[in-house]
Amino acid sequence: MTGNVVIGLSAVVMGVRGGEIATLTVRGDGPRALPAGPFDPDADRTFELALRAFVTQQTGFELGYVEQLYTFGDKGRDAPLADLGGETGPGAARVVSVGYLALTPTAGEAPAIAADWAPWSRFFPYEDWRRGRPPVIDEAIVPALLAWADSQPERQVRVRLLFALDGARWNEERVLERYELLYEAGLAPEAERDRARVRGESGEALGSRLGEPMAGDHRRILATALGRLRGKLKYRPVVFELMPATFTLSALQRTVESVSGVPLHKQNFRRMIVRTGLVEGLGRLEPDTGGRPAELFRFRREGLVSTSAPGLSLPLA
Amino acid sequence: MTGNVVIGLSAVVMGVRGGEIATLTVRGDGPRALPAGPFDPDADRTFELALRAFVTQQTGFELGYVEQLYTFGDKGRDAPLADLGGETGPGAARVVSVGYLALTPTAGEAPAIAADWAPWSRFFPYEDWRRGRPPVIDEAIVPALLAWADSQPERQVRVRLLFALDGARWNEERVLERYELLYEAGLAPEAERDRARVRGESGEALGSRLGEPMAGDHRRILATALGRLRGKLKYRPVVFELMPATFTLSALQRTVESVSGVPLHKQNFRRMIVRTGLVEGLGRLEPDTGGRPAELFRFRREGLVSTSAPGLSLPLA
DNA sequence: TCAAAAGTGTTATCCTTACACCCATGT
DNA sequence: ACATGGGTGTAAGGATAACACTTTTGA
Repeated sequence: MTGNVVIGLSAVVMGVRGGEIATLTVRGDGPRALPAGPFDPDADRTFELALRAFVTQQTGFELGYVEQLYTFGDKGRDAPLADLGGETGPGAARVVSVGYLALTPTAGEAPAIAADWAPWSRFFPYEDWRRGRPPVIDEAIVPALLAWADSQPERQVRVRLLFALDGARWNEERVLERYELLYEAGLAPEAERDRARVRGESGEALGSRLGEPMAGDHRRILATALGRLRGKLKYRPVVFELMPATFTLSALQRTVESVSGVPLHKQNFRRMIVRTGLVEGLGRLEPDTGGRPAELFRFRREGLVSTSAPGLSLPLA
Repeated sequence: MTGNVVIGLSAVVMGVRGGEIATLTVRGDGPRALPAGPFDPDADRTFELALRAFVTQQTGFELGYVEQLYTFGDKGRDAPLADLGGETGPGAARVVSVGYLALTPTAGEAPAIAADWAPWSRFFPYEDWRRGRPPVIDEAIVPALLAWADSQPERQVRVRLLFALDGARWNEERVLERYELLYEAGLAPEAERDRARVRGESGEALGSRLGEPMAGDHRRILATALGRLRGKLKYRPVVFELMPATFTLSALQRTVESVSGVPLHKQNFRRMIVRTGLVEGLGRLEPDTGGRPAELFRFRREGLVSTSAPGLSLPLA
């Protein structure tokens, strides 16, 4: 007879709060966690319905756009429901976690019940290149990773590629690979916890500068979500799921920049947006800009049926 | 106490056989099935390891490139292991299926054990646009779907968009959405089976022209795989996972066409390939072309580290 | 000699990128 | 007046798509 399996559902709920993209987290005794809950095979008809129900229950939020991310089943990577499923010893239920990405345009407004919004940069500070290459990369991450790589060429190549050394371009989509590299190298506090032994120096000392840890494998799920969203931006008009009904083009640009973590070229961004026809000017103006009032736009949802519904390109500054 | 969950793993193994892309299927009493097996929470450390093991065991094949596709958990959609997990009545284990995509360059050569290769066009004949718009679409699919859509605008829009009516462009990536539309409309034999009741006329009569059904939800997983692969071609150099060590540019083009199901422009395809630098001419010639001998090329795996590893565009003929 | 497939050249067009500049408001 | 952010024009370079054309083999 085979052992038992428990399926845990976790949601990365993203929304804009004060111009910054943030993710919904719940706070307990330990580190922050994503909204998560068990899947009940008797009661729940689909994963997505179960997810929507418990996110609303835990955080007071109604989800809009929802997309499945990945199913994590590795033994030894602390699963998000480990605390719900009992002890992690032999004979305990195996926890498989299905991660979801959800987008909501209402982030700023409604107050969450037992949750609050945390910008993703808290968990991945090195992923924010909007004001140039983050110093922490060359001051802390790269030296530690190269020490770990020792003189193994395969490891060195990964470090150079993922952290844009020697002229390699920063690829903002590879969030998960970077996190996994840090995890493998023991630079994520989660790695030590999962191995249930202390590594000492580097991990603990650097911990905070490399991003706040999360419960279970939640930071891994968050990395998956951020990478997926950064990629999807470029070929599907998903940004608009994060925007209010009307918005200025600058607000749209700030949202895209906040998600992708790179600075964009203002003029070309505008041109690109209007050329796609995804957006419609309303003639009305938004006065509180600090300068000249900006025109308000809305997303042309209908327009998508006729076109091939493309995404956005990222015209780098 | 909650009910039990069983996790089933299914693999869509794709390879080129005689110039056509095909998928590995196993034959039993009923309809064809994908290689599939249960996940043992006690013995299996990761999904991927378990998958590689039982695919080799069932089909004699070693997998190369492997990627997780999606996890299906809907109640009522016949799960692939329903026959392994006992009856589908109340109290039976809930089956959740995790689908994987695997690519192999050795499709043509090694003989499979209890499996054989089937071109995907058997299961999705309307997805092959290489010789123009398939007649079955306008002769059978569209009339049946519009009848089903009745006069519901939302359904009509889906039909028109997905099957390229009224000037909408055929989007070859949306394989899953098209299959799901046919399923919803009762035009896939699987839909009747899942409802355990007979629909009569349309479904049965059209069945074969709209593609051979598969066991469980395997055709859904295959549709997911084909759509994912068609999309991935455009932004990652995955075609080369399907090619032998050396190949001609025509063979490469035929493979891309076979996967994406659309005809490509020969001259521009060649130019695009060489421009990316993904490929290196060997100076040697392949004589058996039927015409002028063609130069042999190889994939520059090394080249990927320096570049941003792009995919291919699809220059339509 | 002809069919079949490989391979080259050229051009119009579109998109991207970059640069320079003007406009409308608040202080 | 001037700082701040909104918004427009234009031109170079590269990629795409479409065209016509030459080359090398086997039958």
